[in-house]
Amino acid sequence: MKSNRKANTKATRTRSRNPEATRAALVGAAVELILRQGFAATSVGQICDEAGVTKGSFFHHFDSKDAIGRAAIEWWGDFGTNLYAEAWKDAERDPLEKIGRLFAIMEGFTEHENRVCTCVVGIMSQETAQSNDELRQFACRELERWSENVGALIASAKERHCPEATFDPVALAWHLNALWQGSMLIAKTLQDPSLIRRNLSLGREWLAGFFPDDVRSRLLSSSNLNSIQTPSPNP
Amino acid sequence: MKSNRKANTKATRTRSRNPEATRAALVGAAVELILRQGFAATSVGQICDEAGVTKGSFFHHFDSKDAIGRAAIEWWGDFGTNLYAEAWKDAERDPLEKIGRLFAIMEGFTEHENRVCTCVVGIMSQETAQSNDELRQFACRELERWSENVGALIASAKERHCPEATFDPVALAWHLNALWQGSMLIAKTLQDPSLIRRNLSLGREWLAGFFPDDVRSRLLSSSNLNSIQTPSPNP
DNA sequence: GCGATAAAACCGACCGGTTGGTATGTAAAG
DNA sequence: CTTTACATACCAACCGGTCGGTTTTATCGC
Repeated sequence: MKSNRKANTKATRTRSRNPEATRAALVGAAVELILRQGFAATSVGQICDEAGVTKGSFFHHFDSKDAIGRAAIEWWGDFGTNLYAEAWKDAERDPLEKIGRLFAIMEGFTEHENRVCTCVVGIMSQETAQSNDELRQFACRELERWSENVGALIASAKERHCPEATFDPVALAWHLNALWQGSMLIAKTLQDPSLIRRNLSLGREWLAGFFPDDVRSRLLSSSNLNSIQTPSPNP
Repeated sequence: MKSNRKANTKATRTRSRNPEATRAALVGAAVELILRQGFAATSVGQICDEAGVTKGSFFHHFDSKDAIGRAAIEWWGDFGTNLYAEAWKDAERDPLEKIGRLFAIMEGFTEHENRVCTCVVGIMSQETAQSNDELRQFACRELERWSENVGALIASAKERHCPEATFDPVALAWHLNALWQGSMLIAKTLQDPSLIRRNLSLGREWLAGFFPDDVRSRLLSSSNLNSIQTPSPNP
């Protein structure tokens, strides 16, 4: 199980130090281990082994275990934002269509084989929200980032298609956030990723119901088949 | 922070052994601590302190830490089932009304002061689903119990009000399960229980949308104001 | 270009404390 | 007088974190 410490010495024989790469390796290992077994159950020794680095080096880059927890949350948040960015770029496109692409991306994310669909932010939230206020705030920030982005998307779709409607776009975004997090949690326990897809599909139809009949298809059309290929967090 | 070990020796001076009470105290302490700080972060020493029992006694009642984890999941599952039983008893009542009462109970559960609305099953799922198959199965069983019960309720409501409709009652139940779990998770991180109530309200309206207009009010009517008072898990 | 030098990157042994779990003893219950 | 329920003392393994030392790399006078 021990990883080979020579990962950065391969082929090119760089034989060089690379603090940024080391830091990235540590964060990557932490993300991987958190996804697999949770934060509390992961020791810094394990992170070091997985990253091919010693403990001395670890504590040179991070003050504490909590510190790498924060870094893992941030890394995951950025990873997700980049992933979703594909959906809301393109200023021309109809925001409803963008939301459809967002759903397609999420659906695509459930289809990685050999990798259960889980979320660092959800895991860290569950484990630390009540016992470590600093980590709680970091997780909170990422949850808010998601809901704000999706809320803004829904708001602009509303503005374009039914500005007179009374629903609250941000509230709908939080609803979807909870559905997404809860679906990942339950699918992990049932060992059945298809549950996420069914729930996302229901969520998509639910959201479409808030918009006029004639534009709903723009949200419902983009399937996950021709969707953007979602990258795996750690190659 | 140390609890007084004399909890069972108070006043009455029972001075007697009571294995069932000891076991219950241990499970109660475990549930409490899991809700507060998670399973991995909870040590058996802590559980013993909180229960006013020594370690020797703990390992007389439970083979391992995992064993009390299983007991905690089961206890919580039974606690929840008893809580919800209020909703689906009464064979006479319209099942749609029962579902309304179910929502009212869940909403009531978010309103305990000094106690964040969390779920042992959700916490254990998050922490152990991928690293401990036995605990995963226990959590799985409780999630299934919830969805089966709620699914049966929705199915009988469908049977009565719109047997020709095409929706899948069990799929809707899983959707609500995910919404419920995800809402508790996010509300804990945002430290804002009102998010759960907003999401439950949206969920209620969503579910009502599957039934004919003239009966929807039976699902939407029962508010959380006059609802059944939900007990706190550990008095 | 070139050494000199200091700072940054990294190593691995080590520390006190805590962990889940055990061995043994004792007292109450039946 | 045996069985069950609990207490006490203890253990090896592991935890997060420290520390002194070594190697690499960036900087700078020359």
